[in-house]
Amino acid sequence: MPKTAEEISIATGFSITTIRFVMNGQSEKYRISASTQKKIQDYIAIHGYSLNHAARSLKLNRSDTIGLIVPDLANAFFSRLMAALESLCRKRDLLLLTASSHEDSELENRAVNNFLSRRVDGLVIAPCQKDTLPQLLKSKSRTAIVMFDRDFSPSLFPTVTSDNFQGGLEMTRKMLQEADGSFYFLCGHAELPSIHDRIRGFSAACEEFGIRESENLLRLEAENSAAVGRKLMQGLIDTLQRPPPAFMCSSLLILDGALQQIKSQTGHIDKDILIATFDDHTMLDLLPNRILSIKQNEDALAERVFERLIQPVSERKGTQQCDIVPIELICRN
Amino acid sequence: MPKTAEEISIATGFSITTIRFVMNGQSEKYRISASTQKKIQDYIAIHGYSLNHAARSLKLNRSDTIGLIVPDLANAFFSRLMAALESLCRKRDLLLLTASSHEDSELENRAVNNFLSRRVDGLVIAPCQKDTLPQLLKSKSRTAIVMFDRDFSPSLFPTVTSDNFQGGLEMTRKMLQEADGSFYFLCGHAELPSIHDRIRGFSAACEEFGIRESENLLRLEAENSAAVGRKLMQGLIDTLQRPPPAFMCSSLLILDGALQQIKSQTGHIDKDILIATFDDHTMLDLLPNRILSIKQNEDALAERVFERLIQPVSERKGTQQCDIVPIELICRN
DNA sequence: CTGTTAGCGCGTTCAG
DNA sequence: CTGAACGCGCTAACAG
Repeated sequence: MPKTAEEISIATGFSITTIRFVMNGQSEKYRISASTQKKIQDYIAIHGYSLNHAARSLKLNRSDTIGLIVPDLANAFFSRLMAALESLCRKRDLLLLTASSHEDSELENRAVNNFLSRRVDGLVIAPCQKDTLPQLLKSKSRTAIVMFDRDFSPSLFPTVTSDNFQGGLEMTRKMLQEADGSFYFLCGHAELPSIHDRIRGFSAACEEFGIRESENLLRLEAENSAAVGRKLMQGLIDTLQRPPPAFMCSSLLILDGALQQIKSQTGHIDKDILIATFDDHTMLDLLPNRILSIKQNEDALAERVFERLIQPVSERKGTQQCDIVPIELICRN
Repeated sequence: MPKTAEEISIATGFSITTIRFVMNGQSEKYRISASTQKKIQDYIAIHGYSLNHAARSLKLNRSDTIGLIVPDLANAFFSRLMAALESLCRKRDLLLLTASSHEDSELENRAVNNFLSRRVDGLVIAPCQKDTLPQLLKSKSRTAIVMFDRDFSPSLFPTVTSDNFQGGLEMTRKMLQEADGSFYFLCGHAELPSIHDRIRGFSAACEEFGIRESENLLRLEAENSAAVGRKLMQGLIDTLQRPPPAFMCSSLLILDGALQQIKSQTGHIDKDILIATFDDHTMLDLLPNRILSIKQNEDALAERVFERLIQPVSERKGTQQCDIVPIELICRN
């Protein structure tokens, strides 16, 4: 397969310029005869041609790529978002570059530099830090930058997030309507803006119902993991001397750990326990319990992110810097 | 932030050549004095420098990227594999490019061409076709190519897959030991090599136990989806006039659909139903039922894939072309 | 229709 | 230490 226009030129006998005009669809403009057009196109159709994107990038100062940095590529929420974003990119002939920060500032910075070095046309980040990043991004590049999922203030960049506050509010209200007695909120990685907003919604709902949240709200600062979920539930069971009749979790990982803990300490999961969790998963269908969950709309998030990316520079400052995407409360059983 | 060596040259007063020698660690070789080295390095430390990767690529004919094409980026198996592969790439300063084929040959071909055009150093594909691809890849490029997950024969390229046969064999054996009466295998996308191998394992185990598989094995050619799972289970319930006491699924999606169907037709999922499925998910913890599952080792798969990628061309032909990675049978409750 | 020219930024070599 | 030069392959403008 020829890899340069010159090779085709030599093989077909036409000049490099003519080859280029035909390849770049400028045949009309330069009045290339139909017969030579056909000869050249036939040659390419048979032998193929692989344009060298690096050379094109260098010349045009444009890479036709979008960079995406998320904490964990294997996380279902992020991978769904990535898939949605990739589809949008493909429609515009952009390629998506991905990197995982593993919640590590150092890795995140390296990924940012790498992407900047590759002159991505846009950069999408679910940041794991609030400090280092802004410094780094002062490098006034042409690159459009959008943050998502986590709105570390002050937001120097356009940001797209789910309506975590509304999620917390609605789910907690529903919970309070349905729970017989007290209920509990198991919370991991509480310092995260997204989690913080969920907690705010929770608090607001508690206030509406005249409940003192301090008795119910449990937090754990450290991280978002099943281990944390187990630990939180263990503490709860120790206090109550039995599993809670109703509880909420800040994420699926926490829920997973919490349920594992109930199972391992009591041997089973009582089907009368009322469960609520942020993030949704089809596998929640499998549980017999009443389950409330908050589903984020990854497609809508990706669309908003993409709109911001391709938004002309001139419009950047005038409009709202933060997009809030609606969530959906799902009730099972 | 300076973006060219020339800018640094102008700012520091040293020649471009000197700047380059220092940046590329050839100070010793060309005996650059320690003081100028320090001045230049300090300047870069303060102001930064963003190397233009396109120019480098063009010059070195190397992109420092690996391309990954999978049917669905949002699928948990593929996203875990992607995450593992990304980690391996980062260790070698390679960037992972990703694309989703959505099980569409046309999209797959486009993605391949796109990656070839970007001169990826390696290309990893979970192919959705057996025909078009080999033709396309005859373009004898320098790019290392590895297939994974699906071994469409004849395998023209090194391939890495899980031991699906063994998985089918072990899980079916266990099932036959534990199932009281008959059991059923709900199977989607049966023409896929991976699924085919699972079925072969299933058949082999049936034979060991002297069971005529035709009575048990159910297939549906079309696709792998929850809808197919529902449909298959509906057919089964219609036949038996009740949910099966034991069944196996070819994937989590099929299982999800099957369980949804049981729930919608009978109102609940009997905890005495013995369930088996390919692919594992922590959420299976949540079910009270006895569950067998086959867990693929994404990390090991990624490592094997990566080894093949960086394997010197000279060794390509001599060694085994197909790596089979062990699976793990997991039993819950 | 064709040929020429310039330049994108980097890596490298060669002659000072 | 420095300056000059080349070439990677492509785009784009200009002169025939």
